[in-house]
Amino acid sequence: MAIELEKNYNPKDVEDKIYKEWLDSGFFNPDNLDLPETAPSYTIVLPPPNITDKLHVGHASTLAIEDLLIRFHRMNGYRALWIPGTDHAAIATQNAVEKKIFREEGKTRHDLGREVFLGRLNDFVKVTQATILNQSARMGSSMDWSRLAFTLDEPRQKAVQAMFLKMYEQGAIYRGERIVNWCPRCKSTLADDEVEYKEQAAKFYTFKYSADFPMAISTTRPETKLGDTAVAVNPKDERYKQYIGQTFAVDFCGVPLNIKVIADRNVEMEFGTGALGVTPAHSMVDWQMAQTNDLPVIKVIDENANIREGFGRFSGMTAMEARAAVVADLNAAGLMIKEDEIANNLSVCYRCDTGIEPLPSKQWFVAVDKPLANMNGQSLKQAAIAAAEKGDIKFIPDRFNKRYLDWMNNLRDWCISRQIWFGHRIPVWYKGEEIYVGENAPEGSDWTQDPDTLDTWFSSGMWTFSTLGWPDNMEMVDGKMVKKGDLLKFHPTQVLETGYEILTLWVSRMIMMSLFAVGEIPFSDVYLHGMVLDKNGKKMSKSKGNGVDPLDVIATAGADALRLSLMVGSTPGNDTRFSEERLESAKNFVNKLWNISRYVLSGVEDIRAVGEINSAELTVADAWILSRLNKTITDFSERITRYEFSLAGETLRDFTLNDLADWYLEASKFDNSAQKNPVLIHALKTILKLWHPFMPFITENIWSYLGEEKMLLVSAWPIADNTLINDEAENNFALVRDLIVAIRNARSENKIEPATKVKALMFAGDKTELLKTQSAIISSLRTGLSEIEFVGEAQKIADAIFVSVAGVEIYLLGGIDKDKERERLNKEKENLSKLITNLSGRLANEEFVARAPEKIVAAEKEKLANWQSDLEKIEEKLKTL
RNA sequence: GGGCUCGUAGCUCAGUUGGUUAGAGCGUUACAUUGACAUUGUAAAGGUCCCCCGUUCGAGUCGGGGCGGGCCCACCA
Repeated sequence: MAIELEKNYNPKDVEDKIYKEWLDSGFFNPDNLDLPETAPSYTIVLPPPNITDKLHVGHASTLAIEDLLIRFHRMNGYRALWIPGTDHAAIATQNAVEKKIFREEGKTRHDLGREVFLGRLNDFVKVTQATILNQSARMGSSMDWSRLAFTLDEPRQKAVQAMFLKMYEQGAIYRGERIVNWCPRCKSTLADDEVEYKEQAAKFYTFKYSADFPMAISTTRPETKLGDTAVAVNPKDERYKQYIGQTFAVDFCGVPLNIKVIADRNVEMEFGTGALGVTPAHSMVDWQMAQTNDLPVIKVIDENANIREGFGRFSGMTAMEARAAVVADLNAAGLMIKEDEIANNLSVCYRCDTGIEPLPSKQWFVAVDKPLANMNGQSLKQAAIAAAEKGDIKFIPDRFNKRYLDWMNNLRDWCISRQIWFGHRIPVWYKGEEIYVGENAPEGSDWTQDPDTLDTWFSSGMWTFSTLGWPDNMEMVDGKMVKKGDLLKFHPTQVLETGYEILTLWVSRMIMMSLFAVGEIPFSDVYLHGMVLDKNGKKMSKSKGNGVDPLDVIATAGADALRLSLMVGSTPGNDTRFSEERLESAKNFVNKLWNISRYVLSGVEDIRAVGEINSAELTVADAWILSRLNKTITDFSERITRYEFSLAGETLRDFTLNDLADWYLEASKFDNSAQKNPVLIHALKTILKLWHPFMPFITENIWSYLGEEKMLLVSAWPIADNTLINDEAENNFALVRDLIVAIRNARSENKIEPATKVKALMFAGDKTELLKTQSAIISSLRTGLSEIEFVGEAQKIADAIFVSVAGVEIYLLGGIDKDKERERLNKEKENLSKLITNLSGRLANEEFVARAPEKIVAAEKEKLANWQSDLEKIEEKLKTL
């Protein structure tokens, strides 16, 4: 019985079965790999997708790339570990669920209460999580499911609490004040990305605080000016220079203020009056100025957007009422200079459209500039910058190195408290002014826990080591904390592969937190992929409904085709569009690989009976394909190592299609025992291995017919045999191939017909198909090139066609159209003359000859000689026509 | 406003340190093909490498300026 593959490849039938076999093998877990103790580790932690929603093809791209790296390294003998997981994505998830509950039941989270609401969240999480894990598996991801993690599961909660405590003890975490975006209607803080901007018409008032204050200021919010403590001017501004540093006591609408004039180079002289009233408590920028200039902070507005106590008759008014009252007072006192209508960008709540009130409030921070004892006196920022500058961490593509450093250099303390319920509860307890940091409340009553939770990036920043058993896998040995267990084996990880859009949000935090907690970098390479856009070049998003579910694609094209289409034609750091055309092309290729295998195996009775390659008996075609194969192995492997996945895929596709399938396989058809050809079997096995990281399912499936003991998943990566690199064979083969093409074209245009000795060999029999002709020529290579007389007596015959292939002239007989042939030759002559003129010019240039590398000059000279000889031949031929 | 990035064939994109006549996939056209192939094969047509200036013997590639997309950040007091 010959090996018989089904006529059509049907991914649906195969993929689930194969995936189960992989799972059963246990090899996704590197502990089960049969490796020497010294085998190096290769670890990737999956950027945990948000459990807000199911995966789209962007995630599929992440999975495809990481699986490629993992499979490649596993086959190369590494202890390859890929840790899967999901992210609780605090704000995003809470919002999604809140919205859903409100839509379906008309209830807010406050209606439900903290416990009930969190319960509902967990229900939601379980559902999406299951979907995500299923999607990941269907992509063929060879992740170690036994190490599955969730940023909010128990081990991670433990790690987060330990981290918070450690940072607090080292002084890397502190409590301070900061301006937050407060929605007076929702009674809630908003993250920056929850603030929306709405353009609206506004009044821009220009006035003086009091008659004796030396300058006027402008604002759209006069009521907040009750809390001004300074006026900022540009240090270069000649009008105000003299006042810088002075403090003025003024009476502003009956409220006494002390206004200091400060210099700030961000103040634009041309805008308004060039003087800016500084209200530290109610503006982000003003708060910053207050910090740098050590200004007092006066809170004017409370959490209900009303004016606080202590502001005379304004107290108790709403902000809007107070604005009108202040304006009226200013007008009455003659202090108002003008009112302009301007278009203003108002910050509003994304949920209810209410105007945001920036308010100061108590928050927890990570201090990024503070020298830390456990980091040899370096700050988090310094250590994280040094890691990139020293080259311990490399970015791919490297332009992101600059973006990372820019971000880090401008980094300010990181506010980690969030006023939401879903997430890691801040492990801090209060009793009056007392503060206790720890997992559980201390002894005694009246301790209440901080109601806030931690920024989601705090837990995901710990991802490389929290997934590897930190803090339990740290132990004290000889007075030093050292790693053990998984943490010792797999940390630092090798590569972090993620989208460039979270370079700053996530990657920078991982680096800082790993340096702090483990004392080492979290990864050495950061590979940043672009976004997968829809076919119109738009970002995929749930609201636009243009997201593509990988499962839908897999259902029609298979996971292999999806993976291939995502990896070929996209480069690191650049966005790619997901298109049907590319998918179609990938799908065709998968099918092609199937058919190649089907053909190769079709005549094989017993694969083990096919002998070894005998290098003494190689035909020119054999030598050619082996040479090409070995070059491809090296080229392909190197490109993967350099993260050039697209180029790697193209290289191998070119080999598979253009060399193996279109020529070597065609040539082999001439020989009935071709399928038993050990070279062919060897080539097939090798490309299956090479393709495996790109297309794991189909390759593993075909592999299963080959009678191998090991699964392809864990078989050894091919090593190029450089003794088989044979440029002469390649040249000879190229010559014949070009000749065949030329003959075929000539024949299809009815320019030649079987006549001469040469053609008798080429067209064995007058009605023989061209394909067979091709095979005949190639097969003749088995006995050596010399037996084909490429230059025949045809040369002397008037209406022969002249073909020049790789420097060998060939004349073919035929009833040709002389006019057309003359036209063709003239055109060629013209092109050639132009090229010769250009090149002669260049070679005549003394500077070129003197300065260009010798190799280039020599090559150019040779080229010129070839062209000139070609030209002569054409002219000769033209004479005979 | 600041930073980064992209602009190459009809479309989607490659192009490694400057060095043959700038490439691929899809699409188009021609021819061939029913024994591995939901086809496939062979070829052809199609490009002022966004524009200008510069550096260089030589620029798609390096520098400056401009135009037009995209992303991130900061925001209009």
